[in-house]
Amino acid sequence: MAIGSPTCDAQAHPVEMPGKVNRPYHHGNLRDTLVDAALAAVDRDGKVPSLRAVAALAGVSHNAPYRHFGNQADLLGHVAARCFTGLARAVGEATVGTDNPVERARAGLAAYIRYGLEHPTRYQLMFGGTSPLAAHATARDAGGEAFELLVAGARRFEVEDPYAAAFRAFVMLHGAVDLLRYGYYPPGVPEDRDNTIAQIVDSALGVLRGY
Amino acid sequence: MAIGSPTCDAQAHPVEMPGKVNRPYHHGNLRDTLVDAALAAVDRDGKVPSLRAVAALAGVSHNAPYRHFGNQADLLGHVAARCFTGLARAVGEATVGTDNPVERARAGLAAYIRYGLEHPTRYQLMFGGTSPLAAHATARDAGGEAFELLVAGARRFEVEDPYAAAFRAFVMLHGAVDLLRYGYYPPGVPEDRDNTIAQIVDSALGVLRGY
DNA sequence: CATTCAATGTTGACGCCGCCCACATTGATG
DNA sequence: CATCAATGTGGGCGGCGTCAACATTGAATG
Repeated sequence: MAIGSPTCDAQAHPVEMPGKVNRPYHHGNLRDTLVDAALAAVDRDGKVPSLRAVAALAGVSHNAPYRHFGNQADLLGHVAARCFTGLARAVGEATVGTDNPVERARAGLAAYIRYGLEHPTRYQLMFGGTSPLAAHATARDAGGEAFELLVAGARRFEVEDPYAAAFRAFVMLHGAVDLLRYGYYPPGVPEDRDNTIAQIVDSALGVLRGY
Repeated sequence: MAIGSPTCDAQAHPVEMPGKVNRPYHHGNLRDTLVDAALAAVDRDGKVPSLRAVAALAGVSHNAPYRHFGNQADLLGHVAARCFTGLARAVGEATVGTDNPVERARAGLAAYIRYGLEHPTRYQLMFGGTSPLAAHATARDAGGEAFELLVAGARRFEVEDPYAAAFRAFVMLHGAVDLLRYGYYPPGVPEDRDNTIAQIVDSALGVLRGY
């Protein structure tokens, strides 16, 4: 089931039946519907959606979102929070299946980069432009949970400061996603994406283990 | 000398003298003036300027820039190119004074992060949002020159593939700037900026030397 | 059951934006 | 001097985020 799938009776209402009670004035669950619509727009159009576009996609007027969110950044922050949760899940799922700390870490690090490259617009929402992580509480909480997975990985290597080591690995992962999703590759080298990613994962693993 | 300092006779034209030939219809050097104005706006306002704001700052109508640049991204790409040149100069200047490869590299890596944090909006222009590096030829060339400094550093350590090693170090530096400029710091650790940067420089140095 | 009211949705407007068009002005070129 | 391409101007279009005023509703209250 796609994340953007409506959990409310979205298609029960918009139908127009002359003489009947079609499309009640009140939506019922507009808040969640707007976040769903925004995330769907992100994935479909590959760019950060405008507030008006999200409202139109949800079938409401361009001002309805202001009854549920303070402004555009607020709405997008909630979308970003969902993306962080999705990222954490992807990383978590990649690390099951083995108890070998090195293999676990490698799988998790690679999953992070993969998620970022498979969902570049989501990633931009999480870290780009207005930077919800720094400003939006909900997004920050969700991002913190994802970060804890890295810290847990660092702990298995008994490094001196797991938080610092995890942060440096995070720095490497973020830099990789942010550059690769725009198509930057080492010049003078064929654009061997998988090989480049594998090397970066190795470097990040070294950083996570404390060099 | 700051990059944004006008090299043209910017202040000779806009002055108004009643009865005299004040403000000729044709500007004379509007192209450079617009780039100057845009960079000045970037540094002054801390955000990517609108095309109309740049035009107003240069004292021309909101449509004049279209005679010299295809669109807003084109103008900003030329601004980004200047920023890349400034970055390369900052890194280059930091690496003079010693022949010790390790110290040279450390100084250059630290200078990169420092430039990014001291000019966060310039950095956003270089790598954020529309990503001029990927789309704009002038910016790409200037960015390539900066990257070559990293490759030269990698060569001093006789690594197997200097380009790949330089790229991985670049990934680390970029991630550091992009996260730190928004105020992300390892949780559970006091926000010791200098220490965090020093650790990241150490990690990047290790990556540059081939782990 | 009738009233009231806060929650929620709508319409309209303002100012800013990027960009396109038609027109005005200029300096160089024949 | 006539011409013309280059360059700057004003006006306009559609879209944007946001605010203000009004409309509709369901639920609480008497």
